Amino acid sequence: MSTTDTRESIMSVARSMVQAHGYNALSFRELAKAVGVKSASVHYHFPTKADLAAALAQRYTEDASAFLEELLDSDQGLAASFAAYTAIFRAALESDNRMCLWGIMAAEHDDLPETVRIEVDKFSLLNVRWLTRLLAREIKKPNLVAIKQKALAIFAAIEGAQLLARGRGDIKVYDQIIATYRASGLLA
Amino acid sequence: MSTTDTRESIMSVARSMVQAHGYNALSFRELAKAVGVKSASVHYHFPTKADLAAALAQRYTEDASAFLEELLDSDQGLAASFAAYTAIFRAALESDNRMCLWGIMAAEHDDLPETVRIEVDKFSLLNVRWLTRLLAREIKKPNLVAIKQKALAIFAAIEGAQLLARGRGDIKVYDQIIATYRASGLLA
DNA sequence: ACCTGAACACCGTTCAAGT
DNA sequence: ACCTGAACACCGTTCAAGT
Repeated sequence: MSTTDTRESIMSVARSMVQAHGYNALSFRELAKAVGVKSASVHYHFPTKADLAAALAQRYTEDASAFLEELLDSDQGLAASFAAYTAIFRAALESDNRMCLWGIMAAEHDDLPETVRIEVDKFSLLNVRWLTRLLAREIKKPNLVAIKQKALAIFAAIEGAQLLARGRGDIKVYDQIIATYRASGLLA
Repeated sequence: MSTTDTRESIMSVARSMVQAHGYNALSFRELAKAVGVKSASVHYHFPTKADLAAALAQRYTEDASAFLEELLDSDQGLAASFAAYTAIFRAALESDNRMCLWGIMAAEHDDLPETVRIEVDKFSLLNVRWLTRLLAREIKKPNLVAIKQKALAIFAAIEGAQLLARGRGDIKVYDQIIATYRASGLLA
């Protein structure tokens, strides 16, 4: 197995573990066992747990950015765009009741090493910026302050929906909450 | 210092620590040091970390229940009741950027010992039930299914607002998001 | 270049021993 | 009844040693 493969295996398995259990609960020994190396080898590729987590968060934001950019380019209507957007967070729950990497690490926010916190924060900034662009596109004379606040509220509400649905272990709870947001006018 | 005092000290300090760092990050040794005993003494009062966390969650739900019951009895209007309700979650942020005990432990939900998870779940059930009663009171012929879904959405949205505001380390973010919920019709 | 065994100070937990 | 020191198997991390 080449270096790149091992490194990629570590990132892939670690990402899945963090989305299930968070940063604190991530164990280098368990991770190493799942990958098939010794924990000291993980340290060879990522000197500290902070280095690994920061790399995970950075990659996660990059992937999200690419996906969202394409979604905006496809130039669908607002309703279809919201549906595609909320489906991303639904997909995490479908994957063994996992969470968005941001959602689970946001709860640990004050414990995260600074390098990790910085990368995690970039994900929420990206999402709010993207939602702002999506909302602004629909309006002739957009009030950017009000739109940015709405974008912030939408992101917060969706993360909250994921948190609650995960706690209940029931993806229908997520769907119901999103539907209620739509009916109340938050997602519109 | 009597037994009760030590036990209460442990619970009080632990609650504060969990609201800041979550279940996984809670250390019996750190907790013991803050209380002024040895970690083995903490185990005398709470045999395992799960026992302590379950007791914390139970107490937290009891306290919330008493407060919410009084709020409902005071029979204020919907707007005032929502204001008082959202202020509870704001207060946690005011206290050194802490979180609602449910919010931070919900992120760790799948890692929690079962006895803890059961107590944590009771908190969300209590809140959704309370919000359902609040909403139903205002309507002559309430559609209970729709109202319960709205209650679920409100709780999720508020927890999400707290999560995001905490990440930003800015309580104004919480206020703005709540205001946006109100403007969109979710909190009404 | 990549991996590992052994050591370090931490952790929750247990238990015999103290008062 | 309440507390503690010492031990256990864990943890992230380091580092000299292997290929």
